[in-house]
Amino acid sequence: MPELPEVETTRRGLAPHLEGRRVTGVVLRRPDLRWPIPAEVGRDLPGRRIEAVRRRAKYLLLDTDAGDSALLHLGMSGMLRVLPADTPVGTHDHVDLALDSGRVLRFTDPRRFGCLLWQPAGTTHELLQGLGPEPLSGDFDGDRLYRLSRGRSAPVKTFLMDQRIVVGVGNIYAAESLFRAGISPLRAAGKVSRERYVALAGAVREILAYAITRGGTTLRDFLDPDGAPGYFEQELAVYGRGGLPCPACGTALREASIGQRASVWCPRCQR
DNA sequence: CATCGGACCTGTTAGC
DNA sequence: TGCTAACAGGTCCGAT
Repeated sequence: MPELPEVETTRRGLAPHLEGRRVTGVVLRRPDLRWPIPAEVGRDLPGRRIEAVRRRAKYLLLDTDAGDSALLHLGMSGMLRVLPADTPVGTHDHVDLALDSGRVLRFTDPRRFGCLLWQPAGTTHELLQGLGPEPLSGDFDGDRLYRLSRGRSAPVKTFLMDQRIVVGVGNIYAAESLFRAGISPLRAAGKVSRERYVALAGAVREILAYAITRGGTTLRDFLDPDGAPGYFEQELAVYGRGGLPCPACGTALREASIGQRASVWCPRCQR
């Protein structure tokens, strides 16, 4: 489900419900997510006040008044919603954080590829180290892509989805960005010119920023914390449209697996 | 180091 | 209609 726009949509939906609220209790129904939920979540979080809800890459951080943070990743199927405390619990509702507002923050994740971890005060969690720049920040540009790609033989799509290069770009937005920039996803990263990487960086930035304004992409089940779907799906140019006509030139869109991920592109517009 | 394949887990959909 | 296989928005890990 979640790439940067969906995680950012989640963050924006959560913030007004969480910031300034105190956690009054934690219910762990299934601690065996991608990694076990550490004891601190159940032991230390109750009583803390949440000061900020932040996003780094596809991770969310709930910063507390003690300086520590709960660190969340939604994996492929994770969802966070703020619900009335008496909302019936479903099969995949793994964690509740009860709030002093009387509501609960509920973490739901059928596939359990997501995680809920703990970042002690004054530390940066290991998973957050080594990440590339935020694509919507000034640290990300075509020159960086050009420099880091020299000598690389992997497909440019795989390169773009590497979170050490730039964060937040997953399978949907990689496909859309490459289409907008006119670059074939199969091209070796090391053989894309500086000029074309400048176009790609611009495309990534524009598409992610726009997708956020649409509330992200809902393919099957993404909902923001208030239960609303995203509307960017209606504007996808290539993702999920293999065999259909290219929106720019009408050529049938090609579909193939690249780096184990389904990929779609226009063989005429993208070289 | 870079790259590739496999693994994690469940639900939905395509195909026979 | 029913069963089975393939596939899904992510990313870590080990082998090469």
